[in-house]
Order: sequence, then C-alpha cells, then structure tokens
Amino acid sequence: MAQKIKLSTIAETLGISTATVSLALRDSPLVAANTRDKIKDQARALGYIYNRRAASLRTSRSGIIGVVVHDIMNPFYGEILKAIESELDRSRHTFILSNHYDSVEKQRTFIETLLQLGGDGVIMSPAIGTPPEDFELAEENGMPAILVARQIDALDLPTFRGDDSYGISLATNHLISLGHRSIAMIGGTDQTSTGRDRYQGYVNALRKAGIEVDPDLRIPGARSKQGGFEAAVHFLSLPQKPTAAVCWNDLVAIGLMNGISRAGLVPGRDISVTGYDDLEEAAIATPALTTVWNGQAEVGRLAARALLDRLAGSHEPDGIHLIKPEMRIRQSTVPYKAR
Amino acid sequence: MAQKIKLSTIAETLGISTATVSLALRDSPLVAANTRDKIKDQARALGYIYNRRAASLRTSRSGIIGVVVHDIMNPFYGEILKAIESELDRSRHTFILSNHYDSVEKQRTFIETLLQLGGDGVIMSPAIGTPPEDFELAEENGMPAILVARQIDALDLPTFRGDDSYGISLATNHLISLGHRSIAMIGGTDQTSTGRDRYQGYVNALRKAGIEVDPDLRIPGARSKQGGFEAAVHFLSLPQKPTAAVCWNDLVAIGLMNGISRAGLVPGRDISVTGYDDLEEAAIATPALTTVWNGQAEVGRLAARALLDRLAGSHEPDGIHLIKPEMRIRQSTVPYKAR
DNA sequence: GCGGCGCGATTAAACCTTTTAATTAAATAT
DNA sequence: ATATTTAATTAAAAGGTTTAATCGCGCCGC
Repeated sequence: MAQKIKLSTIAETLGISTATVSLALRDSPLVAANTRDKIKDQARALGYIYNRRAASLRTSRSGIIGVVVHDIMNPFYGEILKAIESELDRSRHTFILSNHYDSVEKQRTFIETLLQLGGDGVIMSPAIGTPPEDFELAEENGMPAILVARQIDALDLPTFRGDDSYGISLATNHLISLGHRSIAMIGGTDQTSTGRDRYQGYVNALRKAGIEVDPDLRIPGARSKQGGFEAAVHFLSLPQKPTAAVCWNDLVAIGLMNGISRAGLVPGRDISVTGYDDLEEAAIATPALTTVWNGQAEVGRLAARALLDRLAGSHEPDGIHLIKPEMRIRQSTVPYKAR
Repeated sequence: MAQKIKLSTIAETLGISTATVSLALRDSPLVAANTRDKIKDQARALGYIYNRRAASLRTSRSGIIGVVVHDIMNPFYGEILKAIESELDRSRHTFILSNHYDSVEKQRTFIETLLQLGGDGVIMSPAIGTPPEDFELAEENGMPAILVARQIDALDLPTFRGDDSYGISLATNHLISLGHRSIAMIGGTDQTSTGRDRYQGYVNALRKAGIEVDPDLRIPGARSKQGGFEAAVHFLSLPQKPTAAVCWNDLVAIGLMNGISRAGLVPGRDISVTGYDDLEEAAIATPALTTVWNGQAEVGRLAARALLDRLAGSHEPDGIHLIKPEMRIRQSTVPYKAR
C-alpha cells in the first residue's frame, strides 16, 4: 500500500500551506478560484482520501447517524429503513444500522458505540422496556434522538408512528360491517404501547357495535409469519368458532392464512382475515390480503427529516406525530356465513 | 449538556497523568491494580465516554467494518447479514450496512465513505458490473475486502458462496426424477456469475437426462416475489405447457405459486415448483416449498471469520470457497401427470 | 555504599484536519 | 508617493488518545 496521502502531502507537492488546501477542498470563498482548481486536481491525481475522523475530532461533527430497530429483516421496519435511507442519502450522512431484538442491553451497547463514534443523532424504534435513562444518556451527550413506530411514555421525544388504535378499529369495523360477530385478535404482545393501543382499538370497535369482548379470543404471539402459522391451530380449535381474525400485522396474517390452508380450510372464503401495515407482499398473497396501510414510508421519511432539521439547528416541537392509517380492502375478507 | 469528560478530566480529578488513565482503561499490565480500579471507578462516576475517533486517529484502527449487499430487505441477504452480525458482535466491531441496489455508483460511494471513516475491512456482495478498480481502491488503502454470494472473475479475493451450478442441478434432477420433461426456469438474470452458473446447472441436468433445452422455457425476471408473481402469466401461457418450474430463489417460487393459485391452478398438484435458498419462509408456504438449502448462514459466518482472521494478521489463502447445497424436499413438487 | 533491576508512573510526540487571527500581496484612493 | 482597503494565504493552536522512551524510587545482592 502506497503511503498515505494527506493534506500536507498535497500542500508540499504544490508548495503551499495545508490551510489553503483544507479551505480549497471545502470550497471556501477565501481561496482564489484557480488555486482551488489546482488543488482539487492534485488531490484527485494523488488519490487523496479525506480523513473524517481527524476532521470530526476537530469539528465534533461526524456525519454519522445511528438507526436501530427491532429487526431489519422484518419488512415493516425494512420499509421504514428504506425511507430513512433515501432521505439521508441526499444529505451526505452515513447511517449505521443495528437490530436490538428487543434486548435493552444490546440497545444500550449500540447507543454507547454510537456515542464513542461521535454520532450526530439517532433514530430508534426503542426496545420493549427501554428505561428512559438510556435516552437521556444520548441527549446529555449532545446526540438527539427521534423515535419511530414505538413511543416511550415517560419521555417527550419527537415520535413518528401510525395511529394504531384507530387503524385496528378500522379493520375491526370492516369485519363487523361484513356481519362477523366472533372476531379473534391474533399475534403481537400487549407489553408495548403499540400493543396496548392496538388491543384498545379492537376492543373499542367491538364495544361500539355492542359485541361482548371475549378475552379468550385474544391470542398473542410472535409478530412473524411463523407466529401466525403457529397460531392457526389454536385459532381453529377455539370453542367460540370465530369466523374472522384481526391480525397484528401482515406477516402474522399471511402466516395464519397459510396455517388455515394447511388445515384444509380456505382463507377468504371460510375465514376472513385482516392484516396490518400493507406490506408490498400483501397485494400478492393468496388470497390478496385486506389490510390497513400504516404509512411506514411516511414515518421513516418524516423521522429522518425531523432529525436533519434538528441537526441543522431548528428545534421543532417534540411530541407524538400520528400518521392516519387507511383501509385497503382485498380478497381475504368476505361477508359472514355460519361456519 | 454537561461539558465533555475526557481522559484528562479523569486524570486531573485523580491527580495523575492521562497516560496512566489511558493504559488503565485498556487494562494494560503496566499500571498497578489498585490505581486501575480507582481510575475505572472514577471514569464510571464521571460518565466518561471513550472517544473512538481520537483513538483511531492515533492507532489507525477504527473498529468499523462495512457490509454492503444488493438489498438488506431481501431475506436471502438478511440471513447472511444475521450470521455476519452475530460473528462480529463477539469481537467489538461495529458494522456499517448499506444497499447498493446493483448501482456501481452507489457502491463506490459507500467504499469511499468507508475509507474516510477508516474502516478496517469490508464484506461485500458486489454490484453487477463492478469494475475491479473499485476494489483495488479499498485494498490499496489497506482495507481488506471479502466477497459473499457473488464473485468477481477478474479478481482473486476471498469469496464465499454456494455452489450454484450444482445446487440448481439438484433441483432440476429432482424434478426429472419425478418424471417431468418440460421444465421452465423462472426469474433472475444471466448477467451475473451466479446467474450464469445457475442456468448452467439447469442446462447440464437436462442434457444429462437427454432432454432438449428449449430457450423459450427460460423466463428471466426480478428476483422477488413480485417478479415470480408476474412471471406466472407468461409461464402459464407457454405453448410448451411446462409441468414444472425451477425458480431462481424461494421468493420467486412463492410469488410464482401465488400467481398460479390466482389463475385457478394448484401448485404442488397441477404444477411442481422448486425454490432456492431454503428461507425460513419456505417451510410455511402453502404448499410447503421444495427447495435447495444454500447455506447463507454458513456463508456469512465464514466470511466474517475470514475478515476477522485477516485483520488479526493471518493471511489465509484467497480464492473461492464453495458451500455445497442440499435438497429440501417438501410438498410443492409432485410426480408428473399430463396437464 | 553502590550498581543494577523492576515496578509504576510520566513526558512528550504523533495522528490529521479545521479555523481564527495574523501576515503578505495587490489594488485603489488620496 | 503614501495611506487605505481588499484579497489571498499562512501560522499556530486545538481536538482526545496512544505509546515509545524516560524517570524515580525502593530494594537486592555483593
């Protein structure tokens, strides 16, 4: 490996000072146009590589933004990440991604690493049970945090997420309007704010329609296809013989439909199923999945925007920004027929 | 934000030198045990945060490893990433993730950013059409590169991938042994080494069985569910009426099966379908997908291991390391019946 | 009583860039 | 010709950590 080219290498070969080189490369108006061009040409010719860590040591701005979610392999987060990525791309920021798999421990390690690297900010979907101190750690050290998808009640951080309670009530109402009365809710947990909101939306819709809420119809579980698939057995053996299922998300819904098919029944004919999130996959599932658009791309975009704005100095109001979900009706839901 | 705590802050409050503090925090044997403990306690008490950029400026080791693949939302890469992540986790390295979406431009930008950050190494699944110079750039600047899933013919970099030709021939042979004679190959491109290998595997298997290769039965397309779904129409309208399809990967296969269902036929009864990769999802698809295990976890693990070894000094031999795929037979493939 | 040895701690330089204040050179005004 | 303004460049310090070289000191053996 040839020896490292630095500012001073360029300066020496050109017989000028490093200060001028530095200024020229940053396009400062302080340096004459033709010296600037000469410098840039030389930098290119020598294969100069800007040393960000030296620079950021001086400027205390690293250009690094951390993003941490539960699991990047989950398409729900994937769609959020994609939006964040494309927003950050056009702003010369590098982003560091991590999963926390709902381990508070892992999440804290990530925040610490990011602080060590001098991260400019962080966008997070916090792990279940995150203690507020972990975020205060970030803020205290000058690293602003923005929350997506989940909120932390004790903290007043800028948060972008869908209106879960409203969204699930949309799905539940849709099933009720099709004549269903025995409706199960499948997947997810009640230990997150999201979980409580969703359950609340389900309960509210049922109550409003005068349907009694049966706690046995709540089947929590993993928020994955696997989770939905596994829930199918339990679901089909319920004594109440539900005719419809409101699922935690599209993954659970697709898994559940697979499980139902495996048992010889036909989803979208014998059983109505709704999803949540409107993943790309929902439209091509069989049957095409009725679901609730949850605006993940919007969430990601707004969160990234908010962080960039804050880094640029503007301190926009904290608090929770809710995206209004919308119904997407497809073939997995049909009018009630006795089973 | 309270003012920054640095080594010298700790040193002053304790009336010792920063050198001692630095050594103590790195657990150097040069400092006495009880001073070390005192220092560590004080560091914790003051909320000291290690400044990695200052350190790496000095040591020229950043602890950062770059990972770039086509698309992290693709579960095939997701499984590789997960393996890399867990291997890197236990070694105090931070990893920076990026998609290149097969844009050589985006890939180069990423490599440059990584160099600026002083990345210690990079693991890549190179973009289609990557010019060798882009990797030489990395190597020249002391940043070793390891390839996964795809290779670059002109370069002798350490590469870990499945044996595609062999793997696809396994799938094709399986269908032939079930009596199928008109077998299509769906999805993917022939512009990557992977693509050419896979097509070769398909062709070889057919030839060996004395079946004529019909180029019309090759339907290239996006390597996604969407791609498979869209290919279904074309597939079903082929004049040759194929009774089976070898798909580029599980996503294409699942999409194709969805498309076939949508057209009123039953995959795993009317049409046999094989996937590739054995994603978690394959087992719970309906019907459960016959596919080829491609060892993504193994690929990721070995690649990470190889990079860490190289960073630790050992220069293991370059070249291509092939993982031997294995057949996973499930319900999506059935014996031939005239259609 | 002295040279030598080891332990524990320190000094000081180095890593590379940015930025402010200062300097020099050139242009304009008087 | 000199004084003043403007433009272009530079010197030097700062940013936080690591590490080779050095130092001080108590102790051992002779």
